[in-house]
Formats: sequence, C-alpha cells, structure tokens
Amino acid sequence: MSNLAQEIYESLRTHYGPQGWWPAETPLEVAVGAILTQNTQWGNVERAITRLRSARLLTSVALASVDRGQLEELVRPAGYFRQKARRLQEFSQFLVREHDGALEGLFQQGVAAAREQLLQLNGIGPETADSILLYAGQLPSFVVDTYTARILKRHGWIDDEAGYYELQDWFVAQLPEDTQQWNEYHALIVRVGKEHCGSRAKCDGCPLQYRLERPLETSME
DNA sequence: GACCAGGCACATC
DNA sequence: GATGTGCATGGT
Repeated sequence: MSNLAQEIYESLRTHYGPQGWWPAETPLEVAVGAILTQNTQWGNVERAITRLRSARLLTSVALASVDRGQLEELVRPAGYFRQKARRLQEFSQFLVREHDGALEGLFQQGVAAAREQLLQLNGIGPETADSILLYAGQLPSFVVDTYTARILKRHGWIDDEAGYYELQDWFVAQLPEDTQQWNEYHALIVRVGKEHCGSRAKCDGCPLQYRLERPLETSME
C-alpha cells in the first residue's frame, strides 16, 4: 500500500465493513443532525430528531418560523438546547433567505463557496460545515473530529499541537479526492474511536495494530 | 457522583 | 495568538 492514510483506511474498511453513513433520511436532516451532535452522543441526537419529525419540523421553512421556545423544548434531549435551537433556526433562516430554502442551492456553488457561507453562520464551525458538505451535499470535504485527532496524535503520526486544518491536510495530501471514500473513512474513524480510542485507552482488539507513542493524549489543539 | 459524548463562541490576557 | 470557560442532556 502506498501511504499510511490509505493503509489505515484499508485496515478499518476490512475490519468493520461499510458503515452506511449518514444515518438520516434527507439532506436537511443530515444538517440538523450535524448541528445537534456537537459534543453530544448520537443517541441523544436521535431523540431530538424524532421529536422534530413528530412535530413536522424537519423542513427549512418550518424550522425557520417555529417559535423559539417550542424548538428549545423539542431539542432538549440533545443538550445545549438553547444554543442548538438558535443554531438550527438561524441556519434554516439562512437557507430560506439565501437559497430559497433548499440545500441544493448552497451546494451548487461548489465546495469552497458553500463552506465559506456555512462558516459565517453562528454555531457552524469546521467540523459541522465539513459534515454538511460531505454527507448532505456529497461534496469532497474531509471531516475531522476528536477521534481523528486522538488516533493520529496517540500514534505519533502528527504533531500534538496540530489543529483542525493540519489534521485535515494530513489526509487530503495522501488520498485521492474521492467523496465516497471520505464518507466511509470518517464513519470508520468514529467507529474505531468509540470502541478503542475513548478517554481511557482500550487498545485491546483494535484493528489498527500500531504502537502508541502517547497513550493518553486527548487534546484537539 | 464523576466523567464523558461525532464542537463552537466568546472573554480575557 | 493562545488559553480558559460556558453551554446541558443522558448513559456508564
């Protein structure tokens, strides 16, 4: 195999098989989930999304105009409910205002322009933006998260101080631009991260059979 | 009861 | 520019 990033991908893919991300029914639902899952376990996000679906609020127009207090109550299970209600609403209002309520319009501008617009919005940082672009828009935008940082830093593959874009570049520089692979790759990293790279080291049985250099380093910056 | 989870914004030095 | 802190629920 030609490089480490490819090698890791092959190992994970062989061990776990396809992950079938993102767990959502529509692009908008992907975006809603991306905002709700910030620093939050997915199970809690699902509760919130179920409640939004029951309230028929999984459209940009509905989210943009719903009463803020009502939205807060619905997303409460996902935590940070005041912030997240605001973020969902401002994101939806942006879609309605700038793109006729459709994510398609956002994505049609291309990755770079769409990403820039997303990053202007309150509560949408690099990971949330990349998740929306990759999983809702199927655009080539590699997603980095805390597990990605832990795995690379614990193995000593990247500098401890590396930030989001250095981590992202580590992958992008080694991989062909392949949306489908990047989709699977991030999902696989979350999978192996949950099982073997939590705050406490659980390296037994990890499909990445490499020697750790810094077993307990968890910082992202 | 402490600790953690698929981040981000903002204040302060 | 870098470090620190608030945000909040639900599971282990």
